[in-house]
Amino acid sequence: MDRRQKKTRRAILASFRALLEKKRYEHITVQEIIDGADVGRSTFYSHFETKDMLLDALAGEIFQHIFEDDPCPWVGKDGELEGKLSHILWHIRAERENLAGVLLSDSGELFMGYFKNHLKAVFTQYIDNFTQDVPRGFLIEYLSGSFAETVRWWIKEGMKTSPEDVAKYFMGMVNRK
Amino acid sequence: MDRRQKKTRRAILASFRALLEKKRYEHITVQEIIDGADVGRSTFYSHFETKDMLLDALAGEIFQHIFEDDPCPWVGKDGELEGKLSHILWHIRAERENLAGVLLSDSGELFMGYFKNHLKAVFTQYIDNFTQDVPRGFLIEYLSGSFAETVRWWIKEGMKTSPEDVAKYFMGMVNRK
DNA sequence: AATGATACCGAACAAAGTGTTCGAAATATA
DNA sequence: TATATTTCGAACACTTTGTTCGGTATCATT
Repeated sequence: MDRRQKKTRRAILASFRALLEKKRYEHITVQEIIDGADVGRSTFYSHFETKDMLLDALAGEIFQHIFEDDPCPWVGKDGELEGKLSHILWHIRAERENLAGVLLSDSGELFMGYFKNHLKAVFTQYIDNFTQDVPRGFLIEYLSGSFAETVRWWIKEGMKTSPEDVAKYFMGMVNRK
Repeated sequence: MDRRQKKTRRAILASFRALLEKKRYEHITVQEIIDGADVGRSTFYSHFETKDMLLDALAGEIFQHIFEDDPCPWVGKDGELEGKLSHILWHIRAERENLAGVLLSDSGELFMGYFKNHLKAVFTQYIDNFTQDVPRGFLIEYLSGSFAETVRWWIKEGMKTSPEDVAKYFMGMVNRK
């Protein structure tokens, strides 16, 4: 990939992210984005078909890092839900600047939607070892919603709590005795 | 209020709601709304300052009914969280057509935001009788997110489960032994 | 019914935003 | 240096927004 392309793409995404912290997504114009990125109008449209595609690209880029299965310093049992969640929380902390900007913005709910979809996939996969007396569909929606909101609380609090404690709170709520 | 005003307002809201089931909020134009409502352009703007105000009005109208404290056939202990939630669930079922249209739409996350804000107020009020070993702020976010998602699941499933069972599932998840 | 008051219509308007095109200029790669 | 690729920027047609205003329809009252 050409250096110029990478540079331009990064500039556009950065400008877009900065604008998201100031106003709602639907009120952001392409003109503002390219002004912030210092990029020509036609250049923008050669990179992104539409503003929605830019949103998808940004969300994809952020959550891709968080939900990938690469190794991380976290130690714990693999294949179990608690381990997977700790893994994810660790990645989230590594991406805190990026995530905080979008999840706490006025368009936060938009990104919560993306976030919950990723989480649903995770819970769908890991829910087997988690027998319950409630319907499976209910459980997946419940866990995705509560975990996403837990993470947003964590970020809002400035991540004072450790990822381990967050996972503990969450699992404690889910499986309290 | 004049009959004409009520009629026009209802027509606009109905048209808006119908459009929300077809496309995302930000792609809906005022032109489409007034075409669907069969109403003049200036009339629209004499009722709603902007499209965002229309969104607020719709959300307000829907959730107002759900969160009001009027009497309902549900019987249970007042002043307790479980009772309050049953009350809310009962109202939700009464408004199912309205709620399903917006919560399951492509703009669902937008309305989930409104929904969660209302829920936060409820949980903030009722959380006292609910001592936990987790931070209060965390608890409120957690419960709002999980309850909102629970309700969306309920609606998506066609509300086959009874409100009582939904409340049971939810409280069971929150306070399992 | 007649009469004010009020709400609606619809056409026209300026302003702003969208998405495209194209030749010239800048920059990468070999 | 030569060549391919990317960017620039201005111009373009088009859509959407929000306002204005004179004329018309509808309401509540007597």
